[in-house]
Amino acid sequence: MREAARAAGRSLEQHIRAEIENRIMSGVWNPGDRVPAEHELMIEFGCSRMTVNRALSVLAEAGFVERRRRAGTIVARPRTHMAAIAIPDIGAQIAARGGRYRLDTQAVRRLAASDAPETARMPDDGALLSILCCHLSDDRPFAIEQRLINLAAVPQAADMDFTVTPPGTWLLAHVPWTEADYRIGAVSAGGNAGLLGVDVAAACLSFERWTWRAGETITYVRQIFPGEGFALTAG
Amino acid sequence: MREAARAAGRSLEQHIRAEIENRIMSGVWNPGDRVPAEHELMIEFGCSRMTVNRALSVLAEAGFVERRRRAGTIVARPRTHMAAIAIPDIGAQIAARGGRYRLDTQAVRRLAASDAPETARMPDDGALLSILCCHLSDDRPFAIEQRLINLAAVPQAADMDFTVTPPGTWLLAHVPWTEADYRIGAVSAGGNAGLLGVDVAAACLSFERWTWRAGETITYVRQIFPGEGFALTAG
DNA sequence: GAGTGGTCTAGACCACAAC
DNA sequence: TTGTGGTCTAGACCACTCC
Repeated sequence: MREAARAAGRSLEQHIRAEIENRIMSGVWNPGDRVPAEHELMIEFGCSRMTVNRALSVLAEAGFVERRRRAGTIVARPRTHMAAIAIPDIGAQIAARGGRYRLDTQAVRRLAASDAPETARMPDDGALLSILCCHLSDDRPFAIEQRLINLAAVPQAADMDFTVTPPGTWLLAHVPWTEADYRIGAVSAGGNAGLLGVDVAAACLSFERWTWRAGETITYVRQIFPGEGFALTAG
Repeated sequence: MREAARAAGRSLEQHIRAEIENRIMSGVWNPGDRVPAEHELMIEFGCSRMTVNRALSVLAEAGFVERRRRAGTIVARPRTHMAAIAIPDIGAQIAARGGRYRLDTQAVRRLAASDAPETARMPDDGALLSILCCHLSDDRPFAIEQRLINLAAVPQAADMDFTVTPPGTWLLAHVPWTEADYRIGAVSAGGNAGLLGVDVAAACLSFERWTWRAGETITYVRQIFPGEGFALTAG
């Protein structure tokens, strides 16, 4: 058993996990079915209990099985679909599509926090940096970005030239490991139609992100993508 | 050390993981910094190497650190934002918002696979079930759903009454543990304006999902949500 | 009370890559 | 050559919870 796993270039734990996942995904084991106890799988796979336990723990965390002491392990009933989306930097997105990226910054200005819209969830006082820019792919509008940066949390941002460096790219490199909330919706182009080069009524994807670190608000950003030619995908 | 962790109701491994995550998230350790070797952390936390190893392995999988034999463990440079979206059943979504769910099925018909649109990625031959329905919240349109079901993979679907049972709900219960691709975009209401009760030019969120199991196509679904009043959120 | 999973240990051997 | 992580073992004790 272990030899076969090794030959396939994966660890024994991965082998056990894949095997059980297969039995669930293929319908051999159905939701509600009992999964053999650890000591039984230990015999089936000829390994120690720790190894079986790790495999089952990972499957439980992924939502495939539910485990309860004494009651044992059962195949879970899926309740929702889960999708993990990776949201790359816009420049990287454009490069990945084979486009040539260009930044067109319309405005950079300081703002009192009290003047920020309520929906931005920025702090009550202090200074913010407000940036309006357009991301271009082969000189055609790809997305509009409206951004607020909390200067109390990121004072170095005041000295940056965001007509050259995209603010998102700079923030990712200089304020790493943040937490964030996302909101994805649909809106009409409206006042952004001119910059985006589309009709006022054109459907656009609105992407908002609120970012903080250690409890402190870092930035709020809203990006508007013309509906034709852009979509988020996930697996 | 362990006693403190236990008092907080978490395992020693979780304690170590949280501690290191804190040092990264708060900026004590920055991207590129060396993380102490396992045998050093073993001494700091007064535990065995296995426990430290599990904690670091989880952090590596989550993308917080990168580990290489001999070279050691370093704090990773985040490249993209990752967001996990939970996509619940529409009925559950409406109930969670305090609405009363109702299904309004417009059409259920059989279709030859060859007549399905290319974008649905359905099999080349065989029979499909095509369903057009509207999901209502408090009798107001919440979303339109266009669905194709591969009857070769899910023959029982032919006998279901999808004017009563929402097809998504039934499929989740009867064909559990599928794999899926997702696509989220923005479109104008267009021909769906009447059913949705919005203007033809209204911006709507388009949500598509292609589902398969064990290599076999199960279903394709496209849902259209009026842009005002609906958005996907993720953490 | 007994069977299940949750966690941890001390030690081992191996694989890899930097030196 | 050697320090690092990757993986596994055999055993232990504990915490649940069903009977």
